[in-house]
Amino acid sequence: MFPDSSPTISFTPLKSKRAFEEISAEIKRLVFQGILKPGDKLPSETELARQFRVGRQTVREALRLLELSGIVAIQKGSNGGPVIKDRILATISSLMHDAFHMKKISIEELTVARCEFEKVVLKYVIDTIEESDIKSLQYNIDKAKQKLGNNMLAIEEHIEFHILLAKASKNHFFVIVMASIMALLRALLCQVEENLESANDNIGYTERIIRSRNTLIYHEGIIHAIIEKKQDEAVQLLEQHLQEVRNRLQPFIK
Amino acid sequence: MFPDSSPTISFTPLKSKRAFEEISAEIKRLVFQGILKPGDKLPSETELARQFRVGRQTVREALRLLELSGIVAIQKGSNGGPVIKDRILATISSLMHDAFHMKKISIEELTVARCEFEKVVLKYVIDTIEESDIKSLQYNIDKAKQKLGNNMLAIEEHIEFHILLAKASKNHFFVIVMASIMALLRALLCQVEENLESANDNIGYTERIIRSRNTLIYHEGIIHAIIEKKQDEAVQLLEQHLQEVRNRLQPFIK
DNA sequence: TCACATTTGTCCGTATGTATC
DNA sequence: AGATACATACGGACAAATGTG
Repeated sequence: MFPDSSPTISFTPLKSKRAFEEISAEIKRLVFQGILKPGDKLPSETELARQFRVGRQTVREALRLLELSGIVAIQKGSNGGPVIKDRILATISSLMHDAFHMKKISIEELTVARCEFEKVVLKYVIDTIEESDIKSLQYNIDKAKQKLGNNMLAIEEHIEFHILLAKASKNHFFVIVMASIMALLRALLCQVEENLESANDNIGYTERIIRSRNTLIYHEGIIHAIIEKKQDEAVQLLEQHLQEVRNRLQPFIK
Repeated sequence: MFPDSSPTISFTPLKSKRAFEEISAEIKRLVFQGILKPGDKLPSETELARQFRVGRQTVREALRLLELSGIVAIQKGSNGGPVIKDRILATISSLMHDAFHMKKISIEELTVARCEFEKVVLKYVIDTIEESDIKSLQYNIDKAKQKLGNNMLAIEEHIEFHILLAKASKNHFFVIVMASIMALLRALLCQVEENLESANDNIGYTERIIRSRNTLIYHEGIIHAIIEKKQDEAVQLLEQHLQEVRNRLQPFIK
């Protein structure tokens, strides 16, 4: 699995990089080249240390880098060890969350960017959407309906809806940015919910159910407009929908 | 996801947190709360290990996490050690770069997304730009001019121009996405340059100088249009400019 | 249920490289 | 140039977790 003799032409600088960085980069390279794929198991730490001719601590620090890059996941115990995984979108979202906490991003900035961004995505989706995308979106709606039928909030489904929309644009960059936005928004909404729960009684819950149903209606309308290729109508619904979300977050913009 | 008796509650794992993760989270918390600020020096590894009552390796792995999160930087030598630093935007761009490799984002997807995104940014910049932003942009132009006067390419300045533009929008989310796009683009351009250098003689260099000068003219035009609040003209120049970039990358779209 | 092997998590001691004074 | 302080790295050891027989 790990080539001992490297016929690579690229001469890596010797001193500037630390050992664990080189090991991390080497494994990344194998993943990017498709030699290692998600699901593949890497050798254990001791075995990696033996093959790379380094100590176990060095391997561990390399694994920390790969773990936080969303490229490998580590499981303990027998039959455990490092496994190639593609969690890179989740890690980007996590870093975005950090950036938000460092006051680099305000709620206002995020909602403005989201609105503009979703309008762009919608413009492309009208042309690029396929039958399979419509099925996914419809399934998402059904799941949300079922939850709301049982008086449960469908927040995860509402978030997923917008990511599915980005996927329908067939542009992976759009998907990455949308996933980041929605991850941030989810974190924000959770904070808002916590504030509400601690301050209000459970009358607020029925209020939230009503809003969740309202969101569902917007989502259904947007799908309908997309299917009928009515871009203006879709954009208008989207703007109304996002305006409501914005108003809901407004009190928390300090 | 799967019909389960339990509602969608994200169960945070209790014991699965490793010691170095808790240490990393604790230091992050101090940074987010403003108790630790960029520039502040953290105790040395041994001292941190003593205070947290853990081994040095545990501290080291915690520092790896914080380093890759763009929250601390580590300096070697005497008077070195971990320092609070805000490099979070750079690390997000770096992860986006990984995502580009993993998700196989095509050049076509990236350029399309970039064009749409820059138009949105431009729309806001017209209203939000301040005197200091214009000064920064003008300084960027001057630097590029000076380099081109010495028959040097001004690629870094050209890239910085667009990031400065995003900063002028006063929306940090725009800055993050723009920085990510430009980081990707820089990597692509370097690949293209390598291909050219290995295939062609240095006649290609004068060709690139000419293109670089051309880019500069576009950038100057865009600034001028922004100052005079002529949005349509600015957008038109931007579209022409990006179309040229796109044509240049066209041969490398597989 | 009970060992047992495997692998990660953690700690310690030691040595080396490196930057600053 | 030497001393100092720190990160970097190695190897050994044991504990904890996890799957298997």
